[in-house]
Amino acid sequence: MTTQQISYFLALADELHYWQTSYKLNITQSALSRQIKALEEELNIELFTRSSRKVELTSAGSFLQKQWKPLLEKIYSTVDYAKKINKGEGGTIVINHPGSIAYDVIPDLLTRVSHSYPNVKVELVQVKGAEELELIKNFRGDVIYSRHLYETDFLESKQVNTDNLSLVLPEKHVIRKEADIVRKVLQQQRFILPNLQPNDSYSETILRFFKSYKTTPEVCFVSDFGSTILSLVQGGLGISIMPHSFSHTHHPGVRFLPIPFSISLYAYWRKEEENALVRNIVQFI
Amino acid sequence: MTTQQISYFLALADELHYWQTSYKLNITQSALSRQIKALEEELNIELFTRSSRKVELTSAGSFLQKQWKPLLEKIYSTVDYAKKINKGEGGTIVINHPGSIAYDVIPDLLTRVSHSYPNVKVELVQVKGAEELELIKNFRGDVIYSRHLYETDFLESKQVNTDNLSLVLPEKHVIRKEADIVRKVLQQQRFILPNLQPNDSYSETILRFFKSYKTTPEVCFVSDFGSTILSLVQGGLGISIMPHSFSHTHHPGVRFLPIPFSISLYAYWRKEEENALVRNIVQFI
DNA sequence: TTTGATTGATGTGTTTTGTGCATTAATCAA
DNA sequence: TTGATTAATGCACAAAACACATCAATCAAA
Repeated sequence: MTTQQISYFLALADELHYWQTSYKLNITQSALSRQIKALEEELNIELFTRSSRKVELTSAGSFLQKQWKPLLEKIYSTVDYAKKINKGEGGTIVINHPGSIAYDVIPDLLTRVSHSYPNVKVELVQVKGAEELELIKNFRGDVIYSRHLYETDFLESKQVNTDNLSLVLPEKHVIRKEADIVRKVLQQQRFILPNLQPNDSYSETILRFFKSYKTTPEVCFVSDFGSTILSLVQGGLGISIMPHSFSHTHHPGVRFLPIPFSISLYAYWRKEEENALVRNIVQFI
Repeated sequence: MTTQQISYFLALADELHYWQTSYKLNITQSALSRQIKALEEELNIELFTRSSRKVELTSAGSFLQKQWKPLLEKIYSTVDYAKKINKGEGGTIVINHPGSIAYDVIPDLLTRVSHSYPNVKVELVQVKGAEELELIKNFRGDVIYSRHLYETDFLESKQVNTDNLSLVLPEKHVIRKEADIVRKVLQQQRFILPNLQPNDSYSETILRFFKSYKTTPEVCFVSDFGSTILSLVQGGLGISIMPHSFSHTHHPGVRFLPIPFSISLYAYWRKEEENALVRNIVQFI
């Protein structure tokens, strides 16, 4: 059983067509046909039922398709990570973070990293929700900053900071101070907010704010990119809610008015990390 | 990359000795040496540092050893399970259960199973704690009876029953009725109990019983086998606490005195089970 | 220092396996 | 009935894997 055979199998299980699959895999139909047959014979399992016109997965084949797809991905990702370990300190580390900390926490960290490890390449990615956990589980990411509090047994974590939320307003907006924030005024506003998702602490905190005024926001634009939101607010297209730390960007024509809601930021990394570089960089968090 | 190469690698990573490893794998030292080298070249990772006298894992090699061991095991276990699915209804299903239900729940289930599926082979196993979950995750077990309440997203569950605990006493023991159970008497007793483990509901319930009398048991014998415990109690070597359903065994010379503590029994099986036989048998639970 | 034993690497020839090309047999649609 | 499509297969060749034998490096004992 080879990883090649497994990926051939997965490809055919997707396409259910020998010629088409073999074309995509850059091999001949004959080679594919034989490899599948070899796999079936080695495992002593019928994977496909095939007539000269139709290819279908057997139930055992369908089971293996579902099981092997993530397994093969995991094998490859461990290999990639082992390569990184093998190369040593000149390697790359992958940091996932919410856009909102791109202006303070991340530059801070990167400054320290590049000072101590000038040759290290840092890759920044922004995924969210369940995908962040997949990222660090599959060794595709090394450090994760998240607003969400995870309780797992394979990660170590540290609370990095707690940040106030602020209303983000155009310079000349009618809301001037906290006392101006009342139900009636909020209901007249149009909001530019990030994608609000269930089970996401950040989203939930924002919703708690509106709930405290017994209202729901009228959302006119949705964006997950801080700078986009700031520009839209500046253009008078609506108001927003963002972590107060965004005010450090000094975006012109925009005011930040703190509200009594705050969100925490956590950093996560793998327990018993094998990559010495990652272990060292975690020290800087 | 072949599964064979991976298992060669894992074997060598354990032994750190080419000749010894090749002997265990029933191949020549030359074949092993070349396969490892081929793997290293394909992945472009140094797995071992070797002189003509010493073999050692590199840090990348050590990482892959830890990662690949469970992955390879999972690949094999999925294959085994696919074979079962492939064979269909004449297959085997594996049921894990605590010994305490061997006298009522299990025979009940087996009667119904063998009536409807006379050709099905049922394998009964008894593991406990975290191993139960591994069993069903790796497709090495199909149905699990457990006293423990698991909250997972890949299992379905059903509460099967709730069973009273009983003090198990020799026929002529001084404790005759519930009112006789007092702190002073309990402290004089020697107990025969199963292995009490943290995070195990059954153990915790037993400990709650003693706590309610502000005492801790003096344990003289430890056994996880119900019939052993019963015989020891009968022999006057101590008293015990067991699920009341054990009284159905009608072990002579032993009395069961119910106490107001109960434990629930849950059955678990995989969500979206692929094996039709298992799906059918779950109906009987 | 010398010698012998041990260990991993490697050269060689043979066997096994994988692949492409061409062809065949089965099926479907016109 | 005919032509097109599709998976299987015979064949030849190339690549890979293997056992055997040998080599070079290392270590321990004499």
